[in-house]
Amino acid sequence: MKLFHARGYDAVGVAELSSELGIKPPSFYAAFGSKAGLFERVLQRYVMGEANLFAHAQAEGGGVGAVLERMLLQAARVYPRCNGAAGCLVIEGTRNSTDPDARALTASMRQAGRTAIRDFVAAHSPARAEEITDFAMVSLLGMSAAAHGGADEAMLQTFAVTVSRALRHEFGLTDTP
Amino acid sequence: MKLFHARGYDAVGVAELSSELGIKPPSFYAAFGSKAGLFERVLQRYVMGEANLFAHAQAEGGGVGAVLERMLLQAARVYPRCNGAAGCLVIEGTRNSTDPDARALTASMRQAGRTAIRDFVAAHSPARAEEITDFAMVSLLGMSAAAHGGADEAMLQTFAVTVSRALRHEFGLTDTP
DNA sequence: GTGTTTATGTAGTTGTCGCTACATAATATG
DNA sequence: CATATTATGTAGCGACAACTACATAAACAC
Repeated sequence: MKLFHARGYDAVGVAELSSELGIKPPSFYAAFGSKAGLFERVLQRYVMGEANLFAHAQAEGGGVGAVLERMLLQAARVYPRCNGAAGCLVIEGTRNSTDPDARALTASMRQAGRTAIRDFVAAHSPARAEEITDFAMVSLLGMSAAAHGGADEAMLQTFAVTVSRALRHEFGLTDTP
Repeated sequence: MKLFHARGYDAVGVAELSSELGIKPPSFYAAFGSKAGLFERVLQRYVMGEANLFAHAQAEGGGVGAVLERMLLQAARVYPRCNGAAGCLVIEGTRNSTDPDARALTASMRQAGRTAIRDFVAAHSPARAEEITDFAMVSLLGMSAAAHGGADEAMLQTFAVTVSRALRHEFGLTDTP
């Protein structure tokens, strides 16, 4: 996970992955089937933890405004310091990758994340759910890219706070359900 | 430029570049020196055109609010339809690339772009110039990433308009110098 | 036309990629 | 202890990467 997160799917070879795991390539393939197979398991583990921003933010309850703000603030906390890497593994892991399987894996996870946010937003603000979701998603993409480029937590937090205020102001979001 | 823009620096080989130019690899190296040499020329050409968002926006005059809004709106126009590719070549071209030279090229161009924006902002709003610049840059990063993932102009425009309003509202920006 | 320079194509260099055939070592079963 | 099964390491597969030595072809001055 650390290697994929830091350098992306294509830039990490099976030889390096095997050596990091303390095994040899044949054992690697016996265990994971393929490089994409390990990547899939890595992604599943990744979204089980605190990196699943929306799930964590939603679990604490509140209205659309509060949940989305909590999601963005968590991104500001998590993105700059993930195992020496930075940004979201699902967003950055297969950028410019040549492997269609790996791309499809992350694409479907991004789609699932977006759908979860939109369904939650639509339950409270059905009229402008797509707009609100797009706004939050593009903001997250920007924060992930900025973190990948070396942005620190303070800067991302400022951005998250400002975006959250804009979300409330522009779309009339409330903090209570 | 089209190939680099669509798939990123690493994913495009010299054989493909040569074939697209109608020449063979030896002629390619005689003309450009290396793959990175062509990429550098491609980048220089890229920032000469409408892709240099801030330069274009600044040239039309106005205050910080008007210029930054024009920059974001131009991004919404340009990012989704660049030669079949999408997003900003300087931002997306070397994502997860393994070539240090190519990465350094785009990194220095991003740095130069950021400095240009910050100097302009600082001339009008010195107190919060860094904050304002960061906010605009992260928004641009998000729009580029979204466009790279298939977002259309309408969605990006909505985002740009909302971000521009937030910029004015949060930082008290004016449209006249 | 002759000789010289420049450009091009053929073919191949080295290196790394994901992946695997095969033989050996370790483990479990009778 | 002998046998059957699983796991591991050695070594190398074919494909492709950036890049180039070399011979041939084109363009030029005279």
